[in-house]
Amino acid sequence: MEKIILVDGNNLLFRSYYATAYNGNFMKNSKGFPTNALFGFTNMMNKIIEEEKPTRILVAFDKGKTFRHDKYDFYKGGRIETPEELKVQFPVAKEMLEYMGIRYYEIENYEADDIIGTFASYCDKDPEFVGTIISSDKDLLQLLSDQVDIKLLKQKDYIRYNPKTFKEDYGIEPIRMIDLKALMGDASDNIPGVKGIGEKTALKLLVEYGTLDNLYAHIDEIKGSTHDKLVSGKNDAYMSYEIATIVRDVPMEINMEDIRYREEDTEKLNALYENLEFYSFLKKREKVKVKEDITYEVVRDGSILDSLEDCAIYLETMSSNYHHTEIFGMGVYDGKKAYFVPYTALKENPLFLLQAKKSTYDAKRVTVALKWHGIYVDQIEYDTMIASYLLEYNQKEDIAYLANELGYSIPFKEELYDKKNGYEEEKLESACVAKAKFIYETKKDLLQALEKEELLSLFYEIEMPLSNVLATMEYNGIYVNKKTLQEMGEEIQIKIDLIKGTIYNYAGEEFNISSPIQLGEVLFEKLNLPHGKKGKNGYSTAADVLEKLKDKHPIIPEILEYRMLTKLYTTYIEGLIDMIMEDGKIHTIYTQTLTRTGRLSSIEPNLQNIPIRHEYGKLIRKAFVPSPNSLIVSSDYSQIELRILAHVAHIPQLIKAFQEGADIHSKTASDIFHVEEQEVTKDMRRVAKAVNFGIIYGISSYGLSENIGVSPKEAQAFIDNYMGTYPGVQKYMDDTIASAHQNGYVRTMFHRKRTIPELENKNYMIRQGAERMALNTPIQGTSADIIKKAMVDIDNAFRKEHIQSKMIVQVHDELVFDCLESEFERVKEIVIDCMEHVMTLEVPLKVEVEYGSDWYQAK
DNA sequence: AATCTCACG
DNA sequence: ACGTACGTGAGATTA
Repeated sequence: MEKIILVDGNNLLFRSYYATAYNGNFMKNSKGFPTNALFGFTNMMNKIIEEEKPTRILVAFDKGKTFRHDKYDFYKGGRIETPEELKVQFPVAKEMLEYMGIRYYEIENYEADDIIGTFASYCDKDPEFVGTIISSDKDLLQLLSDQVDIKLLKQKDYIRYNPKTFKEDYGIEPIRMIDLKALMGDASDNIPGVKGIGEKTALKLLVEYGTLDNLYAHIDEIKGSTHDKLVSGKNDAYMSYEIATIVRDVPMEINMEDIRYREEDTEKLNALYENLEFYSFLKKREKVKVKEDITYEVVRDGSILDSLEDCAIYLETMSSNYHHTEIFGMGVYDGKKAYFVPYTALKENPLFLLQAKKSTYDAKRVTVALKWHGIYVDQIEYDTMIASYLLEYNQKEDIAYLANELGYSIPFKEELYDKKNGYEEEKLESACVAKAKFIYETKKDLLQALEKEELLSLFYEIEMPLSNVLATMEYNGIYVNKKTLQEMGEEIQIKIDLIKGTIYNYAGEEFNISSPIQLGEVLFEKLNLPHGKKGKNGYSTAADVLEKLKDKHPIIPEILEYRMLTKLYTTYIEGLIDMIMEDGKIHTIYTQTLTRTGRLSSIEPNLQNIPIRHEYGKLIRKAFVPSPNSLIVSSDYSQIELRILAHVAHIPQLIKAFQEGADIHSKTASDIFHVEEQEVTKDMRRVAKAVNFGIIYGISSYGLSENIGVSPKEAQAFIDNYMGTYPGVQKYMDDTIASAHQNGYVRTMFHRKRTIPELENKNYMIRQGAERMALNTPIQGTSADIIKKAMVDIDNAFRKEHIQSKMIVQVHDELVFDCLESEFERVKEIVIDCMEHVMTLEVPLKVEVEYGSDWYQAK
């Protein structure tokens, strides 16, 4: 038996186009030719070849009706032209297929679907062949047979359907997909269907009556509004049936022989990739890249650089964690001349380049890595990584991604470091220099782009100085008492062993409790507990599912306990102990250029998710201790996100409540339940709190209902009530969404920008998600801006007053200090003052300070 | 390498 | 009718 692959080419190109296109702002090569659809397409084709290893493969395209507008350009507001930027990518895709050794085909007056349908029927007729169709179009499911299956592409991955799995999911035969479409229609395919009939109803009818014909033959048996809809929609239904039916006998001049997978023409393919600037595909092909030869001087004595005034530097570190890394050396470029400074030369002149203004890529890495080696840098005034982050460039840790996107041919990490042979010194040196040159040469353009986007002050006044503040925080680190953790670990071990026994006992067998699959089998098959929704790989055993089963079987609470304890042990006992360095401290790394909202993240280890919500886990914090004669001081913003909401949406009641220092959740409860504040019950407050959170997240009734355990209907009533009480919130949300749709992005109060391409996604669910992002980002992002600025201000104030206490941790709305006892009063004043007066809003910003002999006491 | 689960704001 | 809260990181299991 031979496997053939049938690819829906139009479908692939369209979906990769719309996945990445927004605002006319998408991937192009340096000549301005759009390449975004081709990029996804190339990726997908490579993946298909790799995963399926086909011997025969065909990519089908539409023709005649190729750009039938009604088929693809269906938007909620009406239809738009197929974008020119997409059209021009089609011929290139075909050219690429040719070089890849893959046959493509199109024929007048037929769609890609029909060509695929015809080849599928070849498979059905010839036991020699089995086919796999690749598309995201559910319409093609009608072609399923014993010989033909489908990889139905989803947003991230795919589902594989064969007739059996299809029937399990839909309850009907694959061929009835046509009848289904005839009834329910398909907006994206412009199939009307019967008005008022959706998937649920359509499926129910088909399960009962089998086919469309039979359904109408028994139309009298159907009662109610469904009956009326079916009767008045009969014409539409049969017309839809026609449209939905895929042709299976297209008169084609190609056959199975013509679609054999041939060898690729690597040379031509590479030339094309070069042209498109798809360097990541190129590199996989061991092709020598055209390399710019850079001449540079190897510096043995750092003092020759003392005359430089303005230069770019690139530091090559050997490990990704820069708290313990070897340093290879530094590339330097000042616009005229390039240098390479090997580690030994850096080490001999620890004060080199002191007076020059410097540009970097990842300033924090440079500063901290060098500091561990006793080498000092400052005066870094511009950083490419931060600039490109604010400008939302696709960027990774490896500068090569950004460089290649901006038209610089710079080798990727994988090209420089070979797993087997290590690296070649010379190559690495010249790459360092090339990177420095790239930093230097793109500075002007990126700054200009920042200015155009009104991001310059965010860049210069917040992110750049913050990078330096974070560098110091990371380098300072926090003391963690290993013994405290070890003792707690032993206690947890004992508890775990005990609980394990209990669980095995209830289960009647020993199994791996940490394996969701095995646990699912025990709970839902052996013990027959009511199973919730099943995911792709069986039943969910997540805590919220188990929580609902708590009273059904005594094994459940034990499993929850087990989960909690093993989490504590593996992540927070073992995990943290491993991260304690020789100085007795933990040194995290704050990722400054990762989150889409502007928050920081913390890695290796993550100090932003140390337990606090459960009393037992919170004990971990006892291990986090201050220096001698010092205290742990923690200051956190109270309700900062709700305050921001009250400000930006101008909600008089909320502003007043915050000014009066009220308990905001109780106030909300009193407002939405229409009772006096003294009469607010615990439960009312709990609901109000959930609603408040929901508002910040971009509320949906379903989400709220899941959270507080009521029906979506009741949740909707709470929301309606809330919006009625604070009409300004509704208006704010409407306005934000409208402007997000219009611009394609949202901004924070400090102008930080987040583009949300999903706002234009054809999938309703994804669009809804995008709108929630649009609602949440200005709030979460402004809060991030505020604390970042506060950190910079505190750092300046500490410097000015020669405070020795140190800022050591940031947890989104909280700052933690290692504070000398003698400085406590002053530190407290400075911190509160800086944090509360970062900016003036219509509501006061409130900060609460706590302190103690460890992080547990300070909370 | 992807998925599930769970820790935090 | 759809299938959901926003933003993260890490460890264990499984494919």
